[in-house]
Order: sequence, then structure tokens, then C-alpha cells
Amino acid sequence: MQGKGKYYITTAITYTSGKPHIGNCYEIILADAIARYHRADGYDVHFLTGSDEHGQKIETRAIEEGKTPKEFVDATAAVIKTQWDLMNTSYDRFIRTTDADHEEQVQKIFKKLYDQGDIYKGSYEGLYCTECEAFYTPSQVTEEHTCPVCGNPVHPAKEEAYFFKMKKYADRLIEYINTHPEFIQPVSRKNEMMNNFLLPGLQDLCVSRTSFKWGIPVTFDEKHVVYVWLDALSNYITGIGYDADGNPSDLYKKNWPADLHLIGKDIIRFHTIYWPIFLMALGEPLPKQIFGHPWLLQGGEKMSKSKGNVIYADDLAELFGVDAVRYFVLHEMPYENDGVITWELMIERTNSDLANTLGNLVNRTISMTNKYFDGEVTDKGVEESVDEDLKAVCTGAYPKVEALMQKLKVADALTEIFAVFKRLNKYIDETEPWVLAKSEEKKDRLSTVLYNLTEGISIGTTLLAPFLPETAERIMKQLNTSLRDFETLTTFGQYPSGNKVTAEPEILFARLDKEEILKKTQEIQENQRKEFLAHQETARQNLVKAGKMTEEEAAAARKAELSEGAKDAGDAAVINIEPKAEISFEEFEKMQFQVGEIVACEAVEKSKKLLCSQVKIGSRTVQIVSGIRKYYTPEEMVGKKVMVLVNLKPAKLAGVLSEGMILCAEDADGNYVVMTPEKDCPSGAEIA
RNA sequence: CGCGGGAUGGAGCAGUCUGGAAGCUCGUCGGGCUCAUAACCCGAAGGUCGCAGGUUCAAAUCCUGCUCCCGCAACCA
Repeated sequence: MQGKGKYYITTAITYTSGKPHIGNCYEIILADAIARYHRADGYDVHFLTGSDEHGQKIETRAIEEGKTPKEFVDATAAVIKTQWDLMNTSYDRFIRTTDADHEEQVQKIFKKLYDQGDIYKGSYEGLYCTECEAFYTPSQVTEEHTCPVCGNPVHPAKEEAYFFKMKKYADRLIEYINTHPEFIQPVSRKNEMMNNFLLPGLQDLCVSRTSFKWGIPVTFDEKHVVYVWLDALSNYITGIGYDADGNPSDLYKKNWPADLHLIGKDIIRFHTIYWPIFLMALGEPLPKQIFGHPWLLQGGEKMSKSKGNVIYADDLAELFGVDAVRYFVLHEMPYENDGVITWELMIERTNSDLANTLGNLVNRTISMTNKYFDGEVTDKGVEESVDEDLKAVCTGAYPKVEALMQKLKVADALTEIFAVFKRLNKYIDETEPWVLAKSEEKKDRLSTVLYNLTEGISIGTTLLAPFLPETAERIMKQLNTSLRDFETLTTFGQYPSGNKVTAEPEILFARLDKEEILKKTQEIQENQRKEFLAHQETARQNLVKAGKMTEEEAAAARKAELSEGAKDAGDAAVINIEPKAEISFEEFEKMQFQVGEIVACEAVEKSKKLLCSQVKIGSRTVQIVSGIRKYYTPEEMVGKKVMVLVNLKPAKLAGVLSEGMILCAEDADGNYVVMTPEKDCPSGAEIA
């Protein structure tokens, strides 16, 4: 095949914090399909993927597991790699940011940028959250000076750190993006980056940390480690042999700049702003294209372990087969919007497209060939007018698929390939081979029809191979032939006439029983939740042991988890919650409850959840804010008699003063119901 | 007015940039066929393209206002 040049594709490297779910696997499968397609299309492909293994979170997760960071990332990287391999992905290297060659180059890169003045030493001043080990700007923290992420108090702090001069390169980058419209895909993301980050002005980026140890040390200042992005992004060049001293490998010389960085839409900013700027500083050319793909969501929501709704690639593969999983994620994912995966959709797709359209087509074609010609496929040249359209569809497929793949419209390309298989099914009905078989003089026509079918399947299967490699191989084996060069696909009739197909066709994709599968998935999800709870418990114990968490915090976390579980139980008739410690009567007596009457109520403007009520308690009126907007309208609230905890310390919620608490019951779904007296009671009556 | 995404026949989506007869897949119903994995082929029903205005000869598409949903953020006292 004629060489079309090199094609260097990368995925983002996966953070080694845990087992990747199907949404994470989507990226590597997509990259693999694109890589395999280009290989088959005559490109010399290099495909890089890997794992991102440094940072604070890894340190913490390692403690939870009772391991050292290195032991932890070794184990997790192995899990990730296993998933990638299970999905039959054809990467050339799996780079780990703990690999010696990567670490060495990152250190050199850091030094180089420092020596040439792009990195300078400064100090990071801001409000620091000890819990998150992160700085926040004054506008990010809440009015009570608590962390926007975890809610713990933040305090002013100063940390010595190295910074990268982003501003220096901003204008060049803006210019580059404007003159290279294909650089950021989908295009809508380009405007987002320009308007939100580049045009308002870039901040210098902090590129080192002293607050944790698990990272690549800065060679000339050992208490610093290289922080996240400079470390992680560099993998794209270190993974193919970049050398900061100017002696790169041949692999690097051949492959850089990358043709495509395939990443999730959440990290577009780092890839389209920081990464290009780092490269400019290093004097290296910029990657040709960055594609921020959408997310795969489970039934419209994000997957989370605590909900037990995480779908893993290995579970899917076990139930459906690897290629069915590949087919689903590749076909179901739109170009720009998020895709949806549910077990039901997965079953539907597998049955209708893979079993019915494709599997059955191959099966019926081979069966007829065996039945009528003892497996021999011969083109007797007896053409009829219906053949023309069939051939046009088959030979027209490659150009269409090619055009779509150039634009990375993988799902559409797959649809185009399946249009071929659908056309072939229709051809069988048009030609009615079983009718032809009844008369001896139609025998040659019948032979030609079956030849055309076999040829058509061969063409479609060749195009399908990058997406479903294993299936393509199985089909070709049954047809007793091999995959073609893409270039030959515009010519009909390459299948060797007189060749024999297999005598015993095997089912490619069995039809699945929905009930049966759903029963199995339920078990999977139940186990998942159980495992999660058990794991969390161990994690908490390890954290307490390591002094990173107090017993009280652990207990609180445990309780939160269980109530979350109750929500998921949904239709449970009773609710059990974790019992609190016993209190004395004196303690109880400290709390003062009274009946209050809501005299006025309005929504808190700045909030989506809060209602602000004026509550008349005896002869005084207090203002109470409650998070019940979702369950009650302000109008409904007015006139209600409610139970109020009156001596609670006042606090501000969303900037509004709240001087007590209206008591509510929470049902299994997390809905609130206000508690009201069973018989009418005067406002101010004490409750005891 | 926190940021972002979305609303198109029962389900999942395309079409919106660059206005010009409302499309795809699945499901449902009817028919055909029997080589095949109860499959395949044909046909039909089903949508005021979230709502209300506006621009235009013409709006799913452009403009204005509004409603609802979903992420993130967040205050659920």
C-alpha cells in the first residue's frame, strides 16, 4: 500500500486514582479506532497512551489503601492497562509519568525553562484550604471564609512556588489559534477558550509544589516537586523520545508534532492554552489538532460508585463481548454532545445492529452458499439491473467513510458502514435466492448473487475492521479470505471466484435476552455498592491510623454514606439511620422548641434551594432560611404552623440571616416534609 | 442576574454556524418472505421542532423575552 506519511495520535493519560469506568474507556477505544483506521488507510501510525501518577490525591489514596504511593500507582496502572488491553486497543506505548525516561526529561524541561527565564521563583499568596491542599482566590471562597470545595475554613497563606510566564506567549497563541481554525475541535470550544481565558488575559501558572512529596523533584530546588500539568502534558513528547538537550530520538523527529491529541472536553483548556505555550517556550512546533470529545453518561447522569451505577468495561465485555462494547461506545457517541449508556440501550444496539443486521447477514449468506453450492462462491457473470445499485453502494462506501473519518465523525462513519450491510440484506430479498434455487436454469444467476453478497460483505468488513477488529477477523475467516487494502475497495469483485467459505458458520453475535441480562446487571450493581462501602470503611480506618482523619469525621462520613444508600433504595417503606450517641436530659433541655406560624415567605434570590420565612413565635417574629424550595412554594408555607428550634445560633445562608431551624422529616428520596402540630396549637407553644 | 450544556413523533439522536418541502436508528402497527440468529424486506401511524413575541416572501434554523431539565458550583441551620 502506498504510504501516506506518519500519523501520531495520543490520548490523555489516565489519572491513577482508581479503576477506569466505561466513560474513561471510551477515549482509548475512540483513539484506537482512529489509529487502526489510519493504519489501514496507509499511514505510519504511532499511538501513545498512559497514566498520570503523581499528586496529592495519589498520596491520600495510597494511605487509604495502606500502601506506599509507588505500590499504589503500580497496582492502579496495571488495572488501567488491563482494561485497555481487554478492549483490544493497539497502542504503541503505555507511558507512565513515573517512568524513568519521563521523569528525567521533565526535570530537564523544568531546568531549561527556568534557565531561559520562562519559569521564575515567586510565592503563592491566597486563601489556603488545608483539607484540599489548594489555594483559592477571595472571590472563590464563601462569605464565612470556608472552602468552596470541602467547606472547611480557609486561611491566608503564602507558599514559595515556581511560576510560568504565560502572558509572554499569549499573543502568539491567540494569533496561532486564529490562523489555524482546525486546531481546536469541536469549533464551539474554540470560542469558549478565547472568550473565557485568552482574551481576558492569562495568569501565570504555578508549576511547582512544596506541600506534598509525591511528584518529580525539581533538580535545583529539592523541596519542590513539579506540579501536575507541566509533568503530565510533557508525556506527549517524552513518550516518543524528546530530549531537552537537543538530542531527540528518531521516533521523535519523525512523529512530532502530533497529528491529534484526543482528550475529554473537561481538559481542553490545558491542552489548548498551557500545552501550546509550553511547547512555544521549548521551541517545538504545536500539535496539529486537539479534539475534546464529549462524555458518556449513565442514563443521563454521571457515574458514581456510591450510587452503584458505574458501568465498567470488563463487566460489559463479559456480558456482551469486547466488540459489542466497542461498537456501542463508538456508535452511540455524538460528535459534540454527551452520549448516553444504559444496559437497556446496550442490549438494544447489540441485538439490532450486531446480531440482526450484521451477524444474521453473514450467517444467511454462508448458509445459502453451503446449501446451494457446497460452499463454493463463483461469479458466473449473470448480471441483472438490481446488481448495479448494490455495487454502487458497496464501492461508494469507502470514500464516504474516509471523508467522515477525516473529520473524526466516527459514529457517522460506522453508520455508513452499516448502510452497506443493510443494503446487502435488502439485496437478498430483491433477488430471492431460494426462488432461484428451485430452477436449474437459474443456477448461474444464483451463483452470481451469492458471489455479490460475499464480495459486499468483504468490502464492508474491511471497513469495519478498525472499529471491530476481532469481528472483522472472524467474518473473513468464515469467508475464507483476508482483509483488503482500502484502496481496492472502490472496485467490486476482488473476492477470488471459486473460493470456498466455511462449512460451519458460527454465530457472530447471539441475540440477548433483555430480562436475563438485566437480572445480571442488577447483581453487578449490588455487588458494586457493597464493595464500595467495604472499601470506604477500610479507607477511613487507614486514614485515621495515618492521622489524616479523626474518629468523628470518619463516623460522620459513614453516616452520610448510609443515608445516601437509603435514597437509592427509593421505595423502601422504612428508613434506618445510623444511631447517634446517647445524650443526657440536660443536653436535651438546652434545646428550645416552639410552635411557630409562618407569616410571610419568599424565595432567597441568590439561591435555588432556599426559602426565607418570617416565623411568628409568640409575640416576636424571626427570620428562618430553609432548604426546602424544591418541595414547598412560598405561598404554601404561609399560614403553616411549624416546629422550630429557636435557640440555634443564627447564621447566614446565601447572605441571608437565619435565626433558627424549621424541623423537617426527610424521606427515602431525600424529600423534605415540614413537621406541623397534630392539633391546632397557638404560636409560641413550647414543645417538649 | 454564579458557570456551562440541553429541550425535535414512545426512546435515543441528527439537522441550527451558511433560513428554503421535518430526517436517522430503535420501538409500535399492518403486509411480504422463509435462506437465516422469532431474523430479513416493504408500508403505515405518530411531531404546533419547550413557550411567547419579532425579522423575512420563507424560521427547528436569525433576534428578544420567558419556562423547564441536567452537570458543576453552592448555601441544604
